[in-house]
Amino acid sequence: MVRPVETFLKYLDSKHLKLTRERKAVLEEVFFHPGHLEAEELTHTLRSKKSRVSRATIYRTLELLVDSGIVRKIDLGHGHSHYEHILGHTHHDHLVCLKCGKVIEFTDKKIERLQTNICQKSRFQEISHTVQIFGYCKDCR
Amino acid sequence: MVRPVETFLKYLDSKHLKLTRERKAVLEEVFFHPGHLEAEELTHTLRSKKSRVSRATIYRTLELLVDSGIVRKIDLGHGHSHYEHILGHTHHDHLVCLKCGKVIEFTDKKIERLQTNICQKSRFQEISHTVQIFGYCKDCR
DNA sequence: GATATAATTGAGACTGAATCTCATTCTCAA
DNA sequence: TTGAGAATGAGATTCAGTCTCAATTATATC
Repeated sequence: MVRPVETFLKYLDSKHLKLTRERKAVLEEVFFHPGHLEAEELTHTLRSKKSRVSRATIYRTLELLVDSGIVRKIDLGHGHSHYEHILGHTHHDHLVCLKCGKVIEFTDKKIERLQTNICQKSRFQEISHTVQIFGYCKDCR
Repeated sequence: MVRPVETFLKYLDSKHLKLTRERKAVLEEVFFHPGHLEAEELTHTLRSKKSRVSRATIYRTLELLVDSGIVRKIDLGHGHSHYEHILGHTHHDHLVCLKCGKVIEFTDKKIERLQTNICQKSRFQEISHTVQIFGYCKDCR
């Protein structure tokens, strides 16, 4: 059982930061949103609900969530960032359809292992990686 | 022997476009620049040489170069695009140092093959892919 | 509960990359 | 040489994301 709020609280405490109404609203929205969301989308969703949170705070909170390992910032080739929650999810990468925009997740342990090998060869300390494959999904090809 | 100008000309012809002084200047600069360059950098380099080309034209030309397969647009996590010439180069991906910004290229046929498998499984038609590994290089770790 | 202090927020200004507009200039085929 | 379409450049515009700063809020302590 994963507890995003607890995880976030622990992170905030370690940095002497506070869990505010706004941060909690962002966290909940991100965590219960399936898939990949955009910051701008988030401002609208939250506004339509009871809790409006300013754009500045949304960006600031997303950064905290990324930092705390709850959320991952990804680039799907749209010229702006997307975010997905990763706490309790296994690592995956993406197939991105250039026509309909659909995003298919995949996991491949072998690729991960080969990447680790490559880093070792260059004495490179991996922090994160992204594998994006762009093309056309089975419905759009 | 690779002939970028010829390749570009062929592409332009096929689209009923013209090889102008400005387009040629951009192509040459990109092609003879080693590694990964930024659009803004390009405006400065070209200005300092004899041939000044407007920002608009530089962006427009880079798009044509990408389209014609001479150049690849890549995201090195800097919040803006980089470009590298790929004509006559074997495909590669990148290790990006988060501290010094160094970019190390690598090629791995096995990873490529595994990616092809993944696409087949989802009946996904691959057009391009990017693999970026972020971390610290041997001098910065 | 009151208070102090440091953290937090929001509005809106700002930045920087990239795109768009449109009047002017250029290219090239006829 | 000329005309039509293509191309260019200056500057306006867009858009994501960041910054500023005055006003507000959370939490620890009294």
